This record gives sequence, structure tokens and C-alpha cells, in this order.
Amino acid sequence: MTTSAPRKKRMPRAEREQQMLTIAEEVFVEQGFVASSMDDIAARVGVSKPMIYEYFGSKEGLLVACIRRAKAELFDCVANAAAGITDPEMALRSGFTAFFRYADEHRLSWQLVLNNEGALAGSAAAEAIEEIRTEQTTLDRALLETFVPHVPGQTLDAIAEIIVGACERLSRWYVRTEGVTAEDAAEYVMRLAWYGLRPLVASSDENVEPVQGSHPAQENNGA
Amino acid sequence: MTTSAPRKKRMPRAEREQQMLTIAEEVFVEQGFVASSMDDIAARVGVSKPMIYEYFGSKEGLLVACIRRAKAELFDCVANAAAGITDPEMALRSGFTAFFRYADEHRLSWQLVLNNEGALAGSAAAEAIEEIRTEQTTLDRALLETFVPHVPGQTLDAIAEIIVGACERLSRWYVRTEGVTAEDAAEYVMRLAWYGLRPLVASSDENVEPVQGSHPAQENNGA
DNA sequence: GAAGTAACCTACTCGTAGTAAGGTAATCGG
DNA sequence: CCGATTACCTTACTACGAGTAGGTTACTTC
Repeated sequence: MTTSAPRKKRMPRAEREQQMLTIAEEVFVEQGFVASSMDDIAARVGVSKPMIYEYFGSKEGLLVACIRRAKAELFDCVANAAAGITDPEMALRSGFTAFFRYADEHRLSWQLVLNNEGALAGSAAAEAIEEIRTEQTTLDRALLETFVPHVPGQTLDAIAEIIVGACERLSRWYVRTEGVTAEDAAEYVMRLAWYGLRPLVASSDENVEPVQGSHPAQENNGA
Repeated sequence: MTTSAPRKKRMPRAEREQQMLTIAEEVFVEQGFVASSMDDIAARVGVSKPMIYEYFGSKEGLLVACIRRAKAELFDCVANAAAGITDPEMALRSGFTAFFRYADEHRLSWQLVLNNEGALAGSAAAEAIEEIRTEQTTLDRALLETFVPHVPGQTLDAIAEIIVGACERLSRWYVRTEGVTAEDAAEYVMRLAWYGLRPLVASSDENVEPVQGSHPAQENNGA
């Protein structure tokens, strides 16, 4: 029911490995790493557990292999997109686009990376953490709205998300980097957020073409 | 050796709970959620396992409680910092600063949120995922450098981190939001990155005061 | 100081990661 | 065509950790 046909035939190692990875990816995303059982995965593959251990060493080894495969794919996409473009602006834009396209077209793989970093997908713990971000996003959004009220809701959503992601990641860097104060870090974010936003507020939307041609401020809060 | 004295005395529930949370936080960050054992935590607290289950229900319940406590602290900090400030720019800046200050002053709590979202702290899997970001950061940084060569290395580092964090978070939003194309998402990031960066390149540093008054381009790559 | 309650323990079950040791099918030299 | 080597695959275990049942000890209150 999960895969397709009840493949009971022997299979060369390389092929079996790929099959295992595909199914493991499914299971890990569905149930979360912790809740997934090797017996279950083995059963879905149609093979016995020791085979997986033979090929991947451990449960975590299996996860790592899944991640590595996803990573390789992602880098192919982005590298191809940016390859040969000399203008940095175009290269950046093209790379970003490829990145988001990958996230869209390989949702399972990408969710694996995003969620199973937190091995607790679907769990209360994951929700508790996500809640932190949600609240921060809501707060930022509210602040932004007072500042640039005429901007479409969706744009505000996107910017709020961007700021939260930026803060989170920068906080990691900040903590491990010597000689940077909290004010410095905040200033870095402010620069991008504030100056990056300025075209939106200064010229309404004559200088900066709206991202979405039309889309009249469609709200987007719920999960 | 972990706590302080071999407290063998009885203790009111509220106090014991706080002690448990503090120690659990330590252990979770040290070993990662998956690798941590309830027996170990109980032993360090100087109490038997069923006590923890009595108070927190499950291993994950314990983690959630840790996260909630951290979250409450974080929100206190940020809310206090932004409270009463009417100018949105100052409010944002002050909030950001408080956020980074929290990350710095409560490293353990914050690491819990960052790492144990990925319950695999310290594991090969966590490294594999982090590797993806590192590579992306390196790539972005290289692109930025060709564009704004005169900017201090540390600033480039920070901006690259910001972009990676922004992309990651925005990709989540993007995937769950209807009617947004990869190009749209890329454009959102470009706006912040590009226009946010523009003051740096356009006017060198006459319009925009450098974040670090002096700090002459001190590099910072290693962990 | 008896009764009640809140903190605490010992001693278990059960599920799952990981392993040992052996079976079966393809391939290859003769 | 036939034994032998190799590689895919299995059944049947061990070990360990999450979670629990039920009893014990120390504080509190009248």
C-alpha cells in the first residue's frame, strides 16, 4: 500500500539502497525520526531489518544518508541555476528562485531537512518551538504593518517570516562569534529589514514593482 | 559533580520542578534529546524516575516544559525591551537587541530551542544538516563579496547568515502558501538583501554608519 | 499524636535499536 | 553442467531505555 508492487525479488545493492532511502524519507517525514521504527521501515521496503543495518549502519546513519541525498539534489539545482551568470544580482536571484523551486518540487526531501533537524516532527515539542516563531512572526508583522500599512498582507507575512528566520540564524552566528555585541547583531538585521523595506514605504510602489502583479492583500495566517 | 551538593532532602513540588527543568535543559543540550536518558536525568536530580513522570508526564513533556520556560523568558526580555517605544524603528531595533542579548545570556536555554528542535544535537545527522547551511552560507558570501568587496568580512558573514536563515524560514511559508511562485519568494528575499545592501554599495559608508565603529574586517569562519 | 497528604521509592513490563549466525540465490572458474 | 565463492537476505536473539503499578516515608494540621 505504501510503495507499489510487492517486490519480493532480490535487487542489486545500489538500487535497494535508493529504495530504502526513498521509503525512509517518507516514514521519517510522516512520523518523525524518533517515532519511526526500523522494523516498520524494513517492512515497508519489503526486506528484513538487518539489511538496512548492513547498508546504513544505524538508524541515524539512515537519516544521514537521506539528508545527504537531499542535499546533493538541492545543490545541483542551485548550482545549475546560478552557473554561468556573471551579474551578481541575477545570479543571486536565480539561485534563490532555484532554491524555492526545489523546496516546492521536493517537498518530502525538504521537509526532512527542515523537520527532522528536529527529530520530533509532529510532536508537541516541535509545536512548542514553532509556537515561539509564530508569536515572533506575529509580533514583527504587527510592527511592520504600522510602518508600511499600504503593503499587501502577503508581503507583510513574507517579510515577517524572513526577519524571524534571519534573527534565528544570526543568533547562532552571534553566539559563536567574538567581539560582536547584541546591538551590532540587531543593527545587521535592521539594515536589511529597514533599508530593505524603505523602497516600499518611500515610493509606495512606483519605484519598486510589487512582487505579485495583482493579488489584493490576501491574508495568510493559519497553518 | 553536576549540581552542587548531594541534596537528599524533600522539596516542594514547584521547586523540584524548576530544578528538574534546569538539569534536563543541561542534559538535553549536552547529549541531545534522543541520546538523553530519563534515568540519567533522574539520577542527576537526585530523585527517582517516576517523579519526573509524575510531574511532566513523559520525556517529551519534559522537553516541552523546558522549551516553554525558555520561551517565557525570551518573551519577557523582548516585550520589556519594546514596551512603551512608539517609534517603530526604535521598537524594532530595541526588540532585536533584546533578542540577541537573550541568546547570549541564556545560551543553554537558547541552544535547547535551536538544537533540540533537532533532537539530534551533537549527532552526525545534525552535522549533516548544518553542513547544508554552511555550504549555502559560503556560497552566498562569495557572491556578496564580488558585489560589495569593500565591506568588512564580518559584515559579509553576518549578511550571509541572515540570507540563509531568511531563505530557510521563507521556504516553509512558501510551501504552505497558495498562489506564490518561486520567483515571488526569491524576489522577497532579493528585496531585503539587495535593497537592504544597496546603501552599503552606493555610498560606501557615508550614508550608513558601519555597524562596528572600528573592527577592521576581522574574519570569522571556524565553528 | 493520629490522620491525611504530598513527596518519593523499588521493581517491574514492553517496545525498539542493534546483532549473531546461518540460509538461499546469482555468478564464475573449470 | 557443477562445485565454490560471493552477496543478498532471514530468523531469532540481546540490551537498553521509556513508561508504570503499587508501596513507603516524611511533612502538615487539628
